[in-house]
Amino acid sequence: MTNRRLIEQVSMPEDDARAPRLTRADWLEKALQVLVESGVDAVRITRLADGLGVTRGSFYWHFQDRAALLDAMLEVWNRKNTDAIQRAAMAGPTLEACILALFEIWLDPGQFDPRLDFAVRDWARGMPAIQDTIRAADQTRLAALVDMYTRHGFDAGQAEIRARNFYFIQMGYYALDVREPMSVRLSLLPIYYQTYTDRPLTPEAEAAFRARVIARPELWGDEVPPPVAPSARRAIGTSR
Amino acid sequence: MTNRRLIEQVSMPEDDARAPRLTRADWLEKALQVLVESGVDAVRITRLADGLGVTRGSFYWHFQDRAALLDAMLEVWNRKNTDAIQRAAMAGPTLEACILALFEIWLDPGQFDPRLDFAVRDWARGMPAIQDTIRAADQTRLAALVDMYTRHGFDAGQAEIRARNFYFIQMGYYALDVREPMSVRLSLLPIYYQTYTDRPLTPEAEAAFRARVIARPELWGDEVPPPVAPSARRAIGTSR
DNA sequence: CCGACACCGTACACTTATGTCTTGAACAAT
DNA sequence: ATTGTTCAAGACATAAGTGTACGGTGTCGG
Repeated sequence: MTNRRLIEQVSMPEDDARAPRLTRADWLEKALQVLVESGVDAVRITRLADGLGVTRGSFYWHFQDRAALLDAMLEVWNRKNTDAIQRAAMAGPTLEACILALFEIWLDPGQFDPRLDFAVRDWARGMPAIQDTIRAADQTRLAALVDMYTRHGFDAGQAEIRARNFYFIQMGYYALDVREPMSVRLSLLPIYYQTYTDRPLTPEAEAAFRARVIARPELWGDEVPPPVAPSARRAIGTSR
Repeated sequence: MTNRRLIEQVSMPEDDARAPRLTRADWLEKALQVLVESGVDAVRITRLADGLGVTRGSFYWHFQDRAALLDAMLEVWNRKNTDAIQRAAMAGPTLEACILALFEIWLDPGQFDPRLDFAVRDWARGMPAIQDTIRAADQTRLAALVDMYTRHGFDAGQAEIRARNFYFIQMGYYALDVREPMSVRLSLLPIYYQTYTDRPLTPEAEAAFRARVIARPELWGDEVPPPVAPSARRAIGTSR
């Protein structure tokens, strides 16, 4: 879990003693896992305790009550996904670099976790306070994308429309919980690049992106990453 | 609730005696309402009974158990939203007519209910059986859109891409739970039409669409629909 | 007018959850 | 050795939910 550091940060890292003894971060991590897999209503202290192999007595030492756990969970979400988009939208000097950086976080649950995002959105159903938090996050994300387009020469109206398209399509993709293999997603890349920018993706940039993704086998799940072509290997990093 | 007829259909309409006595459809309707507002886990027999002003004894006369209620709810969803998309995608002889018909159901929760759609998707979290049902529905919907594009002259590849864009953007829009007033949504219409078809929306068709929507005040919520311009009034129905 | 049916209330047994309090074990520091 | 800190177990009270069994009451057709 690459969330670990962030979770510990939110957990106010009281000395980390990796041991049979649990930390606040252990509970939080487990809670987020259950949130993503089964929704908020499955985040029950009893169930978490069973999953962690302890009794509920432990929980109430680390947290005031269930509400405190939920607050901490929301804070982890709030600092993870939105930050990732903001970072990617400013990832390089060219529009190409930014768009590809966004593509990359969207392939990488370690940076942008769609399941967490939608678990939180569902959680917000009927809870106006959380809805406001989410709306603010969406505004921040869209603003980062609009800014990206304007920085690279699009007028205000175009930037707004393109940012919305970009963000909505990606969220729609996640909403459907589409499960395409990485190879398919990579092959669709130039098409999406074209629709988002009205410009073709240069073969060099595409090859560099491919190489970067291929170099990270953890993104491929069960798939076997293809070998990197020598020409592409030379191109690695050219788009940063 | 315009769901009423469909709900009764699914409920096997044993004589409807609109009365203090409840029918199976009453329970189902209430359950769907709670589902949309608060998620599946809030669909508790006790709470429904309180909301309906009866005791749980009534429920167990109409339904075998909670699982039977949940099955019926899923069936209502399965027959409502997907059907609406299929109908709209074949709504007219021209691409313009079809696209506008889709726009119309997307403004009308009575035909396509996004809150129900997302409540069901949320419900499916961690339940593979329901996930399969949803995936099948998404395939059906996308196939209807692909078919629409191919019928009107797009080649297979283009139709596939455009259908995905169209559907993903709309689902992303719903996923964010954007709440824009109807007037804003209507003003964005030509832009979306352009992105979906690469053709401009003719002013006549736009005026006709506007007029159709203005003629249905129930779609406007708190807003006051603007008056219909005489020129537009003449154009009503020209795009069917 | 009288069953029969349709619908609902009530009571019971069971399960799963929350949160509090008290006790206890492991370990470090003194 | 003793003590304090940190974590976890166990027992308890309370709440909310499920499903079943059974009994009561309107409202029909015959």
